[in-house]
Amino acid sequence: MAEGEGGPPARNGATLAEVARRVGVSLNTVSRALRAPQTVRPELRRRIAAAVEELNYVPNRIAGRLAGTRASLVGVVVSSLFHSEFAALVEALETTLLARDIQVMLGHTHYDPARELGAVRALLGWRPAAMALVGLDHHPAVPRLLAEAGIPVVEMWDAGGEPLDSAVGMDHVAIGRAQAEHLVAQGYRRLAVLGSLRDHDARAHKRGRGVAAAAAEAGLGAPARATSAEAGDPDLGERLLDDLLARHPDVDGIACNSDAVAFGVLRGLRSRGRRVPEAVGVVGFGDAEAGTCLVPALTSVRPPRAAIGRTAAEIVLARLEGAEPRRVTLGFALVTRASTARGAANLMS
Amino acid sequence: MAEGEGGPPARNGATLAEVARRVGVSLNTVSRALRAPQTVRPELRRRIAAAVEELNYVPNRIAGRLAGTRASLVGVVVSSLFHSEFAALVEALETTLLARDIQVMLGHTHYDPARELGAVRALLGWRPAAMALVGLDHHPAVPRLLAEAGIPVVEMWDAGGEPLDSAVGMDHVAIGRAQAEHLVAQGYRRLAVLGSLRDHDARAHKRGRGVAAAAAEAGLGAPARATSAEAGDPDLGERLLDDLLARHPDVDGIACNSDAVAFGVLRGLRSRGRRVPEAVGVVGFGDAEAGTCLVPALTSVRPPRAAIGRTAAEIVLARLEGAEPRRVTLGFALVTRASTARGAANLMS
DNA sequence: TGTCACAGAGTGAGCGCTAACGCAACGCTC
DNA sequence: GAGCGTTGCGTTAGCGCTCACTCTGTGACA
Repeated sequence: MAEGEGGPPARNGATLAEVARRVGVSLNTVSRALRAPQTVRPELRRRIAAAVEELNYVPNRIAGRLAGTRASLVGVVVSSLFHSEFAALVEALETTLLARDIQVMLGHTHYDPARELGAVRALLGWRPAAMALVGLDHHPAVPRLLAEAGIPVVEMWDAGGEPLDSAVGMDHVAIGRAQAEHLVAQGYRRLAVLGSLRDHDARAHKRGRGVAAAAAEAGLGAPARATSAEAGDPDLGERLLDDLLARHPDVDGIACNSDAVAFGVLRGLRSRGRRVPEAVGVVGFGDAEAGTCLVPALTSVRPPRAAIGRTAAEIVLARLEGAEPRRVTLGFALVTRASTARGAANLMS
Repeated sequence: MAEGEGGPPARNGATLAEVARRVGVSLNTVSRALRAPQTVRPELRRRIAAAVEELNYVPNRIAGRLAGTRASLVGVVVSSLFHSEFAALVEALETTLLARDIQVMLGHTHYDPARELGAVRALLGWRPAAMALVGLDHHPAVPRLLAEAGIPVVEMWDAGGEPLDSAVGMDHVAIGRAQAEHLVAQGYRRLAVLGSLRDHDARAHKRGRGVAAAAAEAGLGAPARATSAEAGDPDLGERLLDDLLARHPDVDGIACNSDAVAFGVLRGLRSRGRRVPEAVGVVGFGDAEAGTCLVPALTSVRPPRAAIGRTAAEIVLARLEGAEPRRVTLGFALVTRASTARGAANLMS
């Protein structure tokens, strides 16, 4: 298959010119037949389609993009797909855009501003028609680069701040409030906020502020905190719980930054003999499906992942057609389950 | 920002020509300074770098790819990122390739052969230097399209079959055997295979065959089965368990196709009063981190997700440099936990 | 029959870059 | 100091397509 030493083995496929020659029309007629079929006589159109089929012609989008002005590519930057926080979002975004024949090109920040800059720069090299990023907080050089590119930008997941252009996401302060208010309503009084703060995660900070605000309004003391810059997984959750209990042994309501961390908290509380929900209530964020299988099942906040991805795609499409920037705040659901059901411990969602 | 009705708002950034004009050299000297710095005098190189910086020049990879023959793009097709089965794989693949300045372009099949064909076609339109796909089983038109493109192809996840070109993955029959042998070693005798078979998942079939083979070798009857074409999640797991117990009430060892399904099985067994691991043993596939937080913790098979992604990237790079196709089988780990620890129910991993 | 509109097809000029080639200026050998 | 390779840069010809424009033929209408 390799046709030379170190050379690219690819023999490029058929070109528009070859299709045109076969049909006996000009190159441009074939191009039109593919892009705007109604401008070509039906009979000719059929012959062109047959030749395309026969030659296995796949239009070269690289050449198309270089020559044309039409949108065909959107860059998407997420922190990571690993903890599936954004996988559903990306999938919805990609599906919606692909239906309009726009490809998504993905970049990861790996929770590192320097790598975010690298990802943005790499994506801009492909001259995307628009960019979609997770979060409102970026490497300082990113806004300038995006402005320079002069393309629509949609920031996703967080709707609580000033976007560069458009944004779609949730009110993370409201999420924190909802977590805390639910804990308070269930009779928990000594609240704590616990979780991973990778990415200097501004969203997590906002949720923490929401918890604090709700606690203050309920006449409670400031929530205790246990955070870490490590990745949010169950083991971290258990370590943070240790840390928390060492400093605040009487904590009874724990709001977690993520379900992965909450899972570890539940495991830790169990192995330490603290009963959930009787002695301690735990609420997560993310509504991972495994949460329904824990004992007790985890109360959590369900973010509208797919809706955020879909809406981001719609904003991109609208912006490309000249619409004004938009800011969309989507709602979330607090799914109550046994981990906060004090006095009704056998309640299942 | 939008400069016309329906027009593309993007004002393209600086070009090589503008940088060249500013420095007072030819266009191609700038190109060389960026691609092969050692061929340009250091002082000139510095002046060019300064101009690049000043103008915020980002090389146009579209034009570069059209003009040059160098690899710069690899297409990757996965079933879905949603259940994070492949998210870690994609992330590792992308990271390894990006380090060599090769972008990854992603396509989803959504467990639908027709959409796989669509994704492959869409990606080939971008003239990738190589393609990486999940699985060995494709839409019938896909192999022809890929052959026509004449580029290296790496099939991932499954190493048990004839790849189109190269492959890296696991031996899924061996995984099934390992699941079954472990169950048998723990004293379970009436085995069952349970899970989702979306995508007509050939890998899951192979694991099922492995379970059956190991059962036969241990002198046991053929495993009972409960499968569905729905998405594999805990609710499906619970429904399949119902189905299974209705037909085979005495099943005592369940090998699941995925951890998500296994989670539901554990939940279902609990609500039906079947004790795990005393009465029934359960083993999953995937080793989702939440498995350690269940009661009992789930025994599972840990696939080398990141290693598969990395290796796929390395094969791609080697193939692009003229190396021969490769077939790599990576190992897996059976992580034993309480859900199969008969007689040692309080064993934690 | 003239002419005007319009659908349908062709022409030509690039998009921004890479790569093969060309050519001057330099240092080296004999 | 003629011959020769080397270094360093410029020139030129595309890559495969899109888009603005031009041209040709058809039919409606006066």
